[in-house]
Amino acid sequence: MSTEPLATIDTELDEQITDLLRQSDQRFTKGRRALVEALLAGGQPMTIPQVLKADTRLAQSSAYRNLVVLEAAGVVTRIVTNDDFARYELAEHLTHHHHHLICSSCGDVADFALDDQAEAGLDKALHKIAAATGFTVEAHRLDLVGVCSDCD
Amino acid sequence: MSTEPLATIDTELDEQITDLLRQSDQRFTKGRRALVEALLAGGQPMTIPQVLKADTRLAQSSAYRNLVVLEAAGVVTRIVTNDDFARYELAEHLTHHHHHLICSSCGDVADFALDDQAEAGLDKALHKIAAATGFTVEAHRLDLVGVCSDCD
DNA sequence: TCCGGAAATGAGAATGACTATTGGTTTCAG
DNA sequence: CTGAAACCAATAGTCATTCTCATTTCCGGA
Repeated sequence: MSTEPLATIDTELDEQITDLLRQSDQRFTKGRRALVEALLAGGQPMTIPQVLKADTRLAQSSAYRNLVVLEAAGVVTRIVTNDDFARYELAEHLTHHHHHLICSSCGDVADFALDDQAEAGLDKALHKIAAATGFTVEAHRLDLVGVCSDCD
Repeated sequence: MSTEPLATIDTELDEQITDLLRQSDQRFTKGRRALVEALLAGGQPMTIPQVLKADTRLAQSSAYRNLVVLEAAGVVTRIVTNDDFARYELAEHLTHHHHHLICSSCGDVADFALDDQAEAGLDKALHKIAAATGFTVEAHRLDLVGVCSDCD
């Protein structure tokens, strides 16, 4: 576990992640750092095979286990689509609030953001729903399902 | 495959489903009808174990197979959450446009609808995104993730 | 009504993403 | 330096889902 990182984790991000992990009594180890670097370099939600291919130094078993740890600590988010693999990306509070474009043909996932006004309007409507249902809202998820330009 | 149905499929719905299936060269058989009845009676997205429990006459393998057929025909929708089972519900165009409340604790899924104004605003914003990305949009999906009142 | 082929069914086996276990190594506090 | 805790890699399960195939049901034509 050495040589070139795929992407650089700046000091602030490093501290945030270290802190999140510490709150779960976990360390920010090299293997976990390599996972975060791969996700950072990918720039979009990645399947585990993609992550392993991006950084061949990673062992499958450790990747699975460490992604579970990272998810529990709130560092990464697991995304389930209809295709066979789960995908992971950095958690929103380490990046920014966004949504997903999911290709129904190839399963690929890309990010997009709503403009502030639309996002605010959506938030307001959702709070109304939450209040009416006794549901404690943690997050909202908005996906656009369709066909990406590659598959068209 | 006989005795009491769990719910009644009215004539109009029956014709719509028969038609959708015919477009995929499939028949609306008893087993498939029983599945639709179970989903109708459930009134919310159901896992396959739930469906099998609701109607013990159904064989597991046939349930899986037929739900795939029904989904391909556009009769039901498959919903994937983070819990272990996929869930199915009647397709929107056989019921009405709605969204999902997903409990992050027990995995249960309930339906909700946005008021017309909020839905329209959302639609407009999404069309803008679609136009900007070359993505052909088929549908949008909005989920509220949180803790349901049972798990609280 | 009876037949024949095509499609659907059901029981069980196979698949494959994911998880747990094992056994050995590294890290870190004291 | 030492020992416990955490790590890693390999491998053997686990379990929802899918496949197989022998049997049954459906449906149009004679």
